[in-house]
Amino acid sequence: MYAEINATSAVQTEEIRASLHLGAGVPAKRRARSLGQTGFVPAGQNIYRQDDPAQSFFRLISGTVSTSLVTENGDRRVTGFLSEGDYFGSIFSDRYRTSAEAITDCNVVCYSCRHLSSNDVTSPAYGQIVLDALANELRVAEDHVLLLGGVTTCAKVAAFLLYLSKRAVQRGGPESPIAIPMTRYHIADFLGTTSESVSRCLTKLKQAGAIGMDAPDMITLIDRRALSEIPRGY
Amino acid sequence: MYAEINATSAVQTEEIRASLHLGAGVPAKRRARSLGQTGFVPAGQNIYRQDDPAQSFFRLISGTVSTSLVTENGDRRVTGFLSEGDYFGSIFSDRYRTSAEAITDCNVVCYSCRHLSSNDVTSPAYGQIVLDALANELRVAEDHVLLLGGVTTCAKVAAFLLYLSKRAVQRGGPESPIAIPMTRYHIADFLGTTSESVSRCLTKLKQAGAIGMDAPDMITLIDRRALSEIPRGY
DNA sequence: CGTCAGTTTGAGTGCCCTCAAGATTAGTGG
DNA sequence: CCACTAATCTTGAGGGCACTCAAACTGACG
Repeated sequence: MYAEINATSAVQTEEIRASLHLGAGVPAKRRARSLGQTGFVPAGQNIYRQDDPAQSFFRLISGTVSTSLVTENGDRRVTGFLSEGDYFGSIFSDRYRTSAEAITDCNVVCYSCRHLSSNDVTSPAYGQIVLDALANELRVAEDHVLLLGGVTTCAKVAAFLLYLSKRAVQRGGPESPIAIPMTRYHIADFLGTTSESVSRCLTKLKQAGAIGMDAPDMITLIDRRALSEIPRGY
Repeated sequence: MYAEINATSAVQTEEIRASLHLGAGVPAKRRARSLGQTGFVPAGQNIYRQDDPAQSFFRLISGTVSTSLVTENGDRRVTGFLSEGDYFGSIFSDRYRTSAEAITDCNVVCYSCRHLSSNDVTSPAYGQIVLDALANELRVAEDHVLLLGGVTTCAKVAAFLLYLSKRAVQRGGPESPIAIPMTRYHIADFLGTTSESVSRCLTKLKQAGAIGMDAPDMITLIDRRALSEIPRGY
């Protein structure tokens, strides 16, 4: 689906390399890349914060990252879960619109977004990365819209599980069982509900035989058809 | 009936070359017109339909367009309301993922997406349009996510009004009063609720003195602070 | 063994969806 | 000018789902 990370090392651009840096919170374990530098982020740490000046965008090599923002009312909204290969961070805006948190230990590639203000998309390699990143963010947002549009909470949760499964398959993994690295709170803030409701729906789906759940963070999809066709009054 | 705006005798390479002298300083609208052809769509007509082969993408010159899709369950979901300057249509996919309907009389610019391999990003003028279009779609989706994430229906409706006002200001219009060209059904399908609930919330906001509503399609924002800080049990 | 974060389950209430009917507006034709 | 129609908007009544508050349970960790 996406080019291998190492594939970008073919093109070298001194100017871009010179402007590279790693955001606050990324430790010193760095290796130079042609268009980006890698960094390690331990679980629970923020990669960048909402409203911080945006200087970089990132690509996830391994692990899971959540992006979220705090509304004026004070409640958190998770805007996306990112996994291997996904781009995140601010590409156009001069400030990060969300906060990015490492849910698990993560390895990331960091790109400078300094050139984007000058509309410089003439560098083939760099322009391709920008396009990929934009298209990636668009896909994340569209997926989110579809999940949020579900009528009942159980329909949202079921659609979320199918979504995670689909993403896992795209990464070359099995469609089931699926790992759930994020907490119920993350899921609730992502789907616009509460952690209790998420838990209740999972229990209901388990009792109905649609899913199996040996551990809270490991779910087996048993009846995919049932998950995609949850009626109104479930 | 639907009107595919096939003024698209395809954007020829000649045209692209001829427009290369247009620098980044040229207003986007001007650049856009140099690469596409204009068309008129009367209110109520479809511009394209979901799942149709995608041949064009569009930029709205005047009027309001809604994009929507029909889910497997059979209910409609409005994915966005577009106004002057907005891009819509499929840029990468080979089929339209949504349907586009003219809510009011519209004038649009039509671009061929035949040339949209990522290599064309190296053409400054055309590449800039593609980037603008992508960024535009991303912004539409992100705005939608924020609106859908609201907890109560009234909070969603209030946020929707603020959103319309913000969009109007961006187009150079007044922040209030705001025209509501779309129906309550459109709004409901956009916010994931029902037309009755939308109507009820508007009435409640009016009685609370937060908004004024002389006509159903013309709303005055009176207390913006109240609109952005609607408590849970409103 | 105690602490703590996360998860699950329970009880009660309120918001919102459903169904229904009335009100308003615009368009049409007598 | 008025009746008629159709579409949209508004308002009302009732019931179910989900949120809130609360407590018990689990597992990790020192």
